[in-house]
Amino acid sequence: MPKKTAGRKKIDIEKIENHERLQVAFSKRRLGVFTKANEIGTRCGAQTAVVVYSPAGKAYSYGHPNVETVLDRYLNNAPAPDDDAPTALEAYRNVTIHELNQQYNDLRDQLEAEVIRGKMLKANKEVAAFQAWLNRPLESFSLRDLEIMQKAMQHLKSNVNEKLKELAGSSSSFVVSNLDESVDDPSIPDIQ
Amino acid sequence: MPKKTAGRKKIDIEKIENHERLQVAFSKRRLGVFTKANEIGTRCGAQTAVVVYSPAGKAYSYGHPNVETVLDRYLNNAPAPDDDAPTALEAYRNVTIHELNQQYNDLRDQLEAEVIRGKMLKANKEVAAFQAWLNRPLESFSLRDLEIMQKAMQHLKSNVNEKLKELAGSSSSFVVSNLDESVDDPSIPDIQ
DNA sequence: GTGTCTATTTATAACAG
DNA sequence: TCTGTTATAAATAGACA
Repeated sequence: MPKKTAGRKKIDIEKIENHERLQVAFSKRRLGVFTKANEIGTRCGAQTAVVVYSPAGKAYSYGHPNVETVLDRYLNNAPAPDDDAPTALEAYRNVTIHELNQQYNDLRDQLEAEVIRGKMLKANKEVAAFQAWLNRPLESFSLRDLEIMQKAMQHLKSNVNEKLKELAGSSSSFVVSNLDESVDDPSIPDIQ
Repeated sequence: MPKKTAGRKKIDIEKIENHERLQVAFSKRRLGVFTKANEIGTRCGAQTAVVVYSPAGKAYSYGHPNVETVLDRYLNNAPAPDDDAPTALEAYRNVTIHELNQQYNDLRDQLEAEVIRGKMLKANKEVAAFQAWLNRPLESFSLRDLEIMQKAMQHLKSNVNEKLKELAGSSSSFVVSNLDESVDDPSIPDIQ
């Protein structure tokens, strides 16, 4: 019996140039992705959101239980995907506004010391630049946000402390007392 | 020759109850979905964004070319294909990542210019540290992160300004030129 | 949590209508 | 453009490491 079709062929995952083929492949694979998203959703109880743009620019989306719920969750919390999210969030559950304020105050004091010593003289422009950049409205906080803030603050603090340590030779009184020796890696876990 | 394994079995797409099995299945299928998203991306030139939450609440995401770009496009431009408008995300409609990106780039350029001119002197280390932190690929920031950083630094700003104001009497050169007179309430919204 | 090994089920490239 | 067929490439359930 003669073969009716050539059947599936092995392909490399590279851009399809032929427009017709691409259209067909896109349509089928779009369903394929959505199917997979649905399966991991129902089978594993996972929330999923998938957004796909066709080359023509048309948007398709699928979500379990629905796109908006998942994206809202993602955008509001935005935990790093490959991070140890549950534990990381757990760790920051007790980070209060007061702790942040404390860190902030420490930082401010350090900056004050710098200013008093006239070391901020040339930095005014940069600070102004930051001010301009930062001078925008904001809404609310999430746990993750606090985490990031805290890390940023810690990094700032560590650098300032470093700076102060250098200066310690002339006047040790400037070194911050509660200096945290084991400052975290300032880098934030990458997304994806 | 005896069969080494039972091989794949047909399954119904329904919730896995056994925790261990679920964990394994989730891990595998997660990669499967991402692979499919990648394939339709490269092969069909389609932009894709996938967000998956594990049952434990851990977030994983994949995007082609990257998650933020696609989600931004989706949230800002495209209404949901089948569903009604994502009212829950209404708030994000007016914030584009491009805006933040622009600001980020402007800031970075300014800081770089300063460095090149040798104007970043000793006392400017804090700013440099922050610059380093900021001067990472934008993908590693979430939209939310940028917003938050901005808020965080507003507190810094206000206090630095305060400090500079105090010093203004003795030496006006310390006062930042574009000092914002109406500094925001520095209190941070409470968590929980 | 990941990696490996199979047997098997699924997904899909090339066609065809 | 969309849908269906078929031969074959890929994904993966289950068991184990």
